[in-house]
Amino acid sequence: MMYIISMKTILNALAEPNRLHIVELLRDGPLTVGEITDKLGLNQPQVSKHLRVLSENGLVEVQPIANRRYYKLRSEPLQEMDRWISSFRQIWEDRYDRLDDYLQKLQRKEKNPDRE
Amino acid sequence: MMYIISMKTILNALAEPNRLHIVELLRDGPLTVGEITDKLGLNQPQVSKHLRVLSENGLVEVQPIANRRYYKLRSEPLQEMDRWISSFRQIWEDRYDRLDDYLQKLQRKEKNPDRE
DNA sequence: AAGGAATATACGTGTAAAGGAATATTTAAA
DNA sequence: TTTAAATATTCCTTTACACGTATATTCCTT
Repeated sequence: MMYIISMKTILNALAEPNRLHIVELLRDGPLTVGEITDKLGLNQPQVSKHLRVLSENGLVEVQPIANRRYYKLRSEPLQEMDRWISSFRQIWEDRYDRLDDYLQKLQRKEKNPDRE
Repeated sequence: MMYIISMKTILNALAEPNRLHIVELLRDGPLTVGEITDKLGLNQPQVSKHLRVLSENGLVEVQPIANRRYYKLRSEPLQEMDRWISSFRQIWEDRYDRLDDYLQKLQRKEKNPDRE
């Protein structure tokens, strides 16, 4: 099974609050549908449906054991998210604030074109 | 203006593909509504509406200069995303695969309870 | 083989939200 | 002070999707 792990699909899967919650639960290890259902306080069908979406988007994978199905996180989308967010890391460092200064100066100039 | 920068609100804002695109455009610096409109190929009202959502969820901030409004990224939500994804970093290292092995072994045991 | 867990699917309903088009608002420019 | 550019807002329509309930499926247990 091949997944398209773009930021778009990842975000689409995680945007639903219950699905985000599921992913956070799975951070501590695989869980069965029943266990997730208990922890979330939802109906079982909704949980299965959310897990389906997470599965289709490559966020989780299943491991059937007897009657149960253990869902566990897949690492690829998490790594993809990490790469994506890394590409913004410069923003909370220096470069960006200088652009801010630039705009401030531009604003002063436009209000007082004579000055400077 | 105070924002609630939870993962929930961030994901909600970013889940819409055009908004994701806008954020990626702003990675290279502030842009006006008109510039974003051109680059996205959308109608201006939709862009304004998406920017409103991004703004309300604390993803961007505005800086009016003359007629234009420069939108720029805010660093807080990006840092929050970074923190969140960091809490999963263990997953793409060792620990998790051992749990996987454990389940595999469990499965073999259940199918052949006699065998060791 | 029958009954019962655990899980998945189907169907109907309600709601949130995205897009289009028109219009309002703000600020600059003439 | 009127006009034009840039942006925001409103209203309407449509679509996507989350939920609930019921039912199907799968696999174990006896």
